[in-house]
Amino acid sequence: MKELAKTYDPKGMEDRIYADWMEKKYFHAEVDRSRKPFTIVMPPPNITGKLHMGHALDNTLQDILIRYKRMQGYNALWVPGTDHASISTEVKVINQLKEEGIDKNELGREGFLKRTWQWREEYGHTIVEQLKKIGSSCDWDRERFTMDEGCSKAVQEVFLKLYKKGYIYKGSRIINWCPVCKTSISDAEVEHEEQAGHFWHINYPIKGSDKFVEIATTRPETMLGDTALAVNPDDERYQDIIGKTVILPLVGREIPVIADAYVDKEFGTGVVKITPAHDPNDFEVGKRHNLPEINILNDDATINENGGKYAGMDRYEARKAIVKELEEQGLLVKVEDHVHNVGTHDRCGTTVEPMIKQQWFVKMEEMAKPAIEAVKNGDLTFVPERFDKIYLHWLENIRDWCISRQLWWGHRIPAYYCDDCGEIVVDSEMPKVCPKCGGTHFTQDPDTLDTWFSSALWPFSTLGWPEKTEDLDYFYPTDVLVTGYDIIFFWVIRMVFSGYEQTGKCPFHHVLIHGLVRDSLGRKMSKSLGNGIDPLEIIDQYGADALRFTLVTGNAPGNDMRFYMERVEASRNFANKIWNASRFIMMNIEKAEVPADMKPEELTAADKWILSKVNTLAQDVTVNMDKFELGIAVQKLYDFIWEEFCDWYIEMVKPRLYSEEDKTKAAALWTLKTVLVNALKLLHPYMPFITEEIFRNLTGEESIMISAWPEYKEAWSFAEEEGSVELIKEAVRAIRNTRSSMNVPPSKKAKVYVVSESEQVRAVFEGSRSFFAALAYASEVCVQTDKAGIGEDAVSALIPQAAVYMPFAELVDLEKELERLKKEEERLTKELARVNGMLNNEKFMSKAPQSKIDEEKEKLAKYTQMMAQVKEHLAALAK
RNA sequence: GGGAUCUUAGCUCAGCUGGGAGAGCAUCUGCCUUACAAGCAGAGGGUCAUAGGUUCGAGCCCUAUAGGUCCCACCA
Repeated sequence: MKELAKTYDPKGMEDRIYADWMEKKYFHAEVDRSRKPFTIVMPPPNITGKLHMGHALDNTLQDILIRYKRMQGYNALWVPGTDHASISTEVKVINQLKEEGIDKNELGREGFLKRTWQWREEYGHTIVEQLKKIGSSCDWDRERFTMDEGCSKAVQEVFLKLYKKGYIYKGSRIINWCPVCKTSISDAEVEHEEQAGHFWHINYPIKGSDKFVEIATTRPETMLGDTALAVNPDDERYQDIIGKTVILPLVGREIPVIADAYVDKEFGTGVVKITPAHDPNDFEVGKRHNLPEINILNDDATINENGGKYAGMDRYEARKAIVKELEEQGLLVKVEDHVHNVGTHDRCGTTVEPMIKQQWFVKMEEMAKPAIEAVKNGDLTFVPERFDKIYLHWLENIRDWCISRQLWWGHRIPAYYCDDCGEIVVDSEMPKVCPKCGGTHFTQDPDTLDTWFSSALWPFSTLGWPEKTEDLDYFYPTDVLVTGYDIIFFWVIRMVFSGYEQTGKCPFHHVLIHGLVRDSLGRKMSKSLGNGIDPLEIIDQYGADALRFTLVTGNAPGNDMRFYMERVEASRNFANKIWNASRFIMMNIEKAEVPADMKPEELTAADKWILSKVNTLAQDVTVNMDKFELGIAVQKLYDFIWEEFCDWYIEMVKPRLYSEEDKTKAAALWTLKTVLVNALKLLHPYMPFITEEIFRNLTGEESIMISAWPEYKEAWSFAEEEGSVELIKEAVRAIRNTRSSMNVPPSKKAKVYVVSESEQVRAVFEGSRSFFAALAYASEVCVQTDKAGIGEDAVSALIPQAAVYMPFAELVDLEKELERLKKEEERLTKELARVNGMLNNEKFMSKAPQSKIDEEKEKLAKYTQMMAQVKEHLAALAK
């Protein structure tokens, strides 16, 4: 056995241990039919990413689960990897090129892609290395990338299959367009934010009349694309204008007034300008009424040639110019302040412009069905459950998924157009001959797929799909998916329906959802606020164990948490506590022989007590972890290790260790070691490094991470000893309390009398005399049946089943003692009233479970006995 | 507009199937007791947002109200 360093210092130690784990291939898993698999796939971080607290939390949770299951004997596999993050990466590389004065188009598609692969080689592994720093025990031999060969093959396979099935189609639809990124984006990528804007009321002249129709709009520039006005068919105010023609101001186009139920009579003026090309609702209205669609915008959101003299202006410039001109023409009725929802691109914050474009879509209706069913029939569960509703609501209202992106970095759409006739051929490679016209020249669709298209396949593409691999057969479906609630729509849902569609199975059984890590003020950590805390700095300063512990403590699934230094310090202090306790134990073990095994009869009550405690702890922690209640489990570990083990048990055994002749010393050493080892194992998933370091030095065994998870043992259940030690603890607490209230310093020892008529109680105190004396600062402990030899001025300490006295007359403040006893009497009176109230309640007696009734009866006996003591003491004082 | 969630000690949060309110930090009082001052021993501090209801019993279940946060939604 090696000695531990004098102070806990995670620096160096953690890297050393991690390197050793890697070398020994502990994280690696292979198909092994003799064991049950347990699989997690890591949400692949973006190659553009730097480790932030969200990653740290997400990976800590996964690592806890995987280490736990591994110790339980499962063949645990955690598949890591990274995501190509099409748009983020493309923007990064474009910016890099910009610094060199190069435009992406100059480079051309191939040149750009070459450059991006280089970028990926250079920077794409940063995050992977950072994940190792927090102790992630994933199988790095299986690291994948969404654009590696296998994943790309899976993407192509899925595209072809869905196309053939008619689930992927190309169509001209109104989509969300980002004028800055110059690409279409899906509905999920649009963030709605409330913005203060205006409501412009504009008069449209009615043709052949001197009358006007007043409309209200928040985007006056879109009037350039108006092709109708609409009113509600039931609106009495406007019956006379339905079917009439109005002249579109500034443009002069004649457009009809139509009736459509979409129009809300109560809102605005009750008349809506219809711009089918730039508003999703208007698009629908336009379809219903066969209205022309006039696109007025270029891809960068400047006005195009359809905007006449406004062509070339930016959309907001045009808005100003149009409003000004309307005002000059007297057509602007009024301008109201108006708060409305504006769609923005979640990546760059640019206001999204709805536009009609040819894009590729995934038809969702059919594929959503099994995904909905999965949650309804319990094949898929969310932790916590409330996310069921969010998931179902999204799926039940799902719209077709726009998957084409006008980007270069990503999986290129495997669609080819015949140069001669334009026929679309979807195939794994460029076709030779056009099936329609026999043409031989083709051009591939320039678009790439939404990044999430490939990550949707992640749980099975990483295991070899579409090949029928052993891995896939054995490790799939995976067990748990751990992720934040912010990507349920983007990712979780898409994995579920993709899993069902491609593999016929739900890709995982449970989804453990966690919240956001916020700053100490509860704000989201963000680059712009500069309030992000770097996990690597925390690791450097306090260690990965402390960081991990902080991230799981005091948090329930799905809830956000606040991160602040005081909490990290508390975690580090806990690590330090374990370190020192272990050091103490090892120091003592060194000096003596520790038996390999112990018979129960060789153990003292204290030994049995702590053994029994760690035994139930193992049971409790296991139950909590199986329910994903990691925060609760870790709290129990903390309480047990710090309070029960360190503050009580270690203090209890000290007299035995320090005594030369104590015959139970070996038992104490054995118990110390056994309990510590079990506690370390239970804690290992949470704090892998410190537990490993201590475990190896303490036991000389190879590694804690491949040791067996502690299980509840009937042989370690000692109810009686638990009871007696708890009684002594109560006595110790009572004595300390009494001493403290009278300001007696610990150095002032006092004789302690324990008086009880119960032989059993006396035996308990006799049996634990050595540590009872030490913990109660007693110079001597006298256990007796009556008050013989105890002076009237002795101070009492109150416990059930016995009376405790300490004679230190010169220190006693009678007033204080009286006050203390009065307070105690008051408390007991209340307790007795409560217990009696329950026990005298017929309904309680008839309806409450017997165990509860018995419990209350016991309490009644206990309080009655204590009350008698108080009365006696008070009577004595009165003299 | 719909939905979710929160409101518990000065602060940040736990509280698992309803059965006498917990932790960390902060505060106060003693202690350098041979593992640990990153520590030890004690103490104070809560009408569990409000109002009803169900129940023998409610922080927990139900209803309503107030305030906060978040998500979804096409009101121009």
